[in-house]
Amino acid sequence: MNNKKVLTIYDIATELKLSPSTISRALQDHYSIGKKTTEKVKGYAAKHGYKPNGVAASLRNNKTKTIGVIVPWVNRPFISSLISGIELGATESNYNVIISQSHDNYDNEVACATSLFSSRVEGVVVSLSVKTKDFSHFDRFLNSNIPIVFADRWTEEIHADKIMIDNFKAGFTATEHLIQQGCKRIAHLGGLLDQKIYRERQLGYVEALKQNNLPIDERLIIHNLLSAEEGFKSSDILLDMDERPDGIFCANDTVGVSTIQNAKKRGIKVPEELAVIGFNNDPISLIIDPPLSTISHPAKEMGLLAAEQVLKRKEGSESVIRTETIILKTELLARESSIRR
Amino acid sequence: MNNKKVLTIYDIATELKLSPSTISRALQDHYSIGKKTTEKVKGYAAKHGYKPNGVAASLRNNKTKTIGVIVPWVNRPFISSLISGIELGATESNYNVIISQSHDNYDNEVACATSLFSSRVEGVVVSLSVKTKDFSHFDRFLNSNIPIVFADRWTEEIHADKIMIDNFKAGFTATEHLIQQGCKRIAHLGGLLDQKIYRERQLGYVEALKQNNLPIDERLIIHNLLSAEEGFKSSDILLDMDERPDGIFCANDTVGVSTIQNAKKRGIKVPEELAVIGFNNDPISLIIDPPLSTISHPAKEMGLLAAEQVLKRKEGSESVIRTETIILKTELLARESSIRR
DNA sequence: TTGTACGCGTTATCAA
DNA sequence: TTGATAACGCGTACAA
Repeated sequence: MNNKKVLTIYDIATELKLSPSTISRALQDHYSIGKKTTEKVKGYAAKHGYKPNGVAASLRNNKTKTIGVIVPWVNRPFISSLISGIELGATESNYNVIISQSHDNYDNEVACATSLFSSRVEGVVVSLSVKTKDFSHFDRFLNSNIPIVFADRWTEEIHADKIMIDNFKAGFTATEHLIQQGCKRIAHLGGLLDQKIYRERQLGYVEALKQNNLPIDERLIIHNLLSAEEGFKSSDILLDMDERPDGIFCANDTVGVSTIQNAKKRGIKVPEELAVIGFNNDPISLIIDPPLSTISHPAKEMGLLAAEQVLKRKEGSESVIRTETIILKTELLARESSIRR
Repeated sequence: MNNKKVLTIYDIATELKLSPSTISRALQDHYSIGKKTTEKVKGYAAKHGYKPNGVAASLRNNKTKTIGVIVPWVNRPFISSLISGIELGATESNYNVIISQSHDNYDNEVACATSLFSSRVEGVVVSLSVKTKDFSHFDRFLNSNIPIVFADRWTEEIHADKIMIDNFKAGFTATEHLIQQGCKRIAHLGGLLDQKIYRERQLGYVEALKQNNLPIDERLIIHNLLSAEEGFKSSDILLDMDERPDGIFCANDTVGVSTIQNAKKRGIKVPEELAVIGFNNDPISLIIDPPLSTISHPAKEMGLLAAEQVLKRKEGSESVIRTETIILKTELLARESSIRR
């Protein structure tokens, strides 16, 4: 068993007959240390494989150079891209990223927050668990001046920066697009209304109908967890109706794809008999035949901005805390699944 | 600006007229502390929102309770599931996960290793960058008894645990399946041979041809980065041939899907005129029409096992270092894209 | 230009 | 059952 103790600046100091502080400074190119000494120290360090202990430095500096991330799941297209962006932004400033999953569960989310706080992350990026209604587990960050940035799934109840898209507008745009394509009876497969983003998408849908003098039929609005399975179940209900919809606005692409598959299985023609639009622009939206119209969702940019926002906040030490809300642009990606004319 | 200093055990000690060590022990339910005292301390801590400083504990204990992860990219289906599994396994043992991306770039990979070592992670899970040929940046971990576990993409040059699938066998199985479906002229769209896994898949392909007395035609073997774009380009070459293949074994599903799309665009019938099989069982494989045959790749299990393996290694302190190689089962998922009879 | 001494917050050892 | 003290490795004010 290898019990080689890791080399520290003390060891180097002893060996080089210098003081630890000189070593510490030399390694950081401190101006006060002579060039010769600096080189000698660095040379020795390199040769003997000195590796700084970040933990000790963190404790001393009260800076961990780490950003914490709390997301519902990591293995979803949108979120893995979000994380990729966060990692990118963090790395640019030499920050590390600790990720944790809430599995869309409140208790887990609290545990994640506790753990990240214990790790003394310097900031957190959060995408809320779907049913979180109490937010006091985030107070500890605010109380310690650790910036929180919400990405995508957010809440108004915490005074923190938010990066999001305009879900209302996107829902409106998607629905209006279906109307423009001649749909008269448009359904909505939405997410659980616990989450603001799904409420907003639905409100946009409703508003588009209203503005176009189309009736709002509660039976045409179904909420679920937006998984493929639930997409099938919910589209079953819609497609089984005597008077079935001629257009469906789905709150994500997973459900949009399921809907198309379900329609195809039943011999319902997409888009002629049923126009479908999804949300997110996941890879699958381009694989399904016909390609699924959708709303672009700039996940990676969102992650990048979130990381940058966290780091920017750290700088600030004003007496007034003002929060920023960054709204990223989305685009309607009209593809075959909804284009009728 | 909120300059509230964070509560420490010293503060509690002063307040409660006890010693810091008593506070520390009480908070950990140490047997030597009286029940009354313990409760008093915990009560005070809870009431005043004491939050332990994990950094200090890490320094003192020489244990960070953190696993580092180095992967080429996080936003790919296989890898995001791998990470999900790692996170799961880590959380079970109260470990955190720091992720870093190499972007399939050697220099980045070295930087990731340096950073993780500085963070004093207690173990690392690595999926190698595609072109890494020098592995000395991992030596620091071995020298400090920090376990390395390779997941999926590995090397023989480092004496460490590996979790993988049998790529040779999988390649063999996939190819044999095409042969059984009556294919006579089978191509291979493979990954860069720098990576062992792609070499193995190709070897399996070659062996299957050999065993079935089919000729090996070098022109039918193309290597690329396995992106959708490259999949199109490479399948263009194959489908443009005078004597074009009647079956293609693709080294991932991205390329498999591109191949199907390309064939459909050209009016080539899948699977009748061209049977296609991919690799990984990504979500897209079930979305494309016809559904893409593929090889299952248990990403999440792999991640879970990797985390568990890291934690298991930490325990061991034997004088002999033996490494384990864990091979996960894959399955042939024969779907429409390759079933001809 | 270099060295001394202390503190970051926690825990383990030893003593009381 | 509790307390005093040292130590983890580093960085920095202050002294030399």
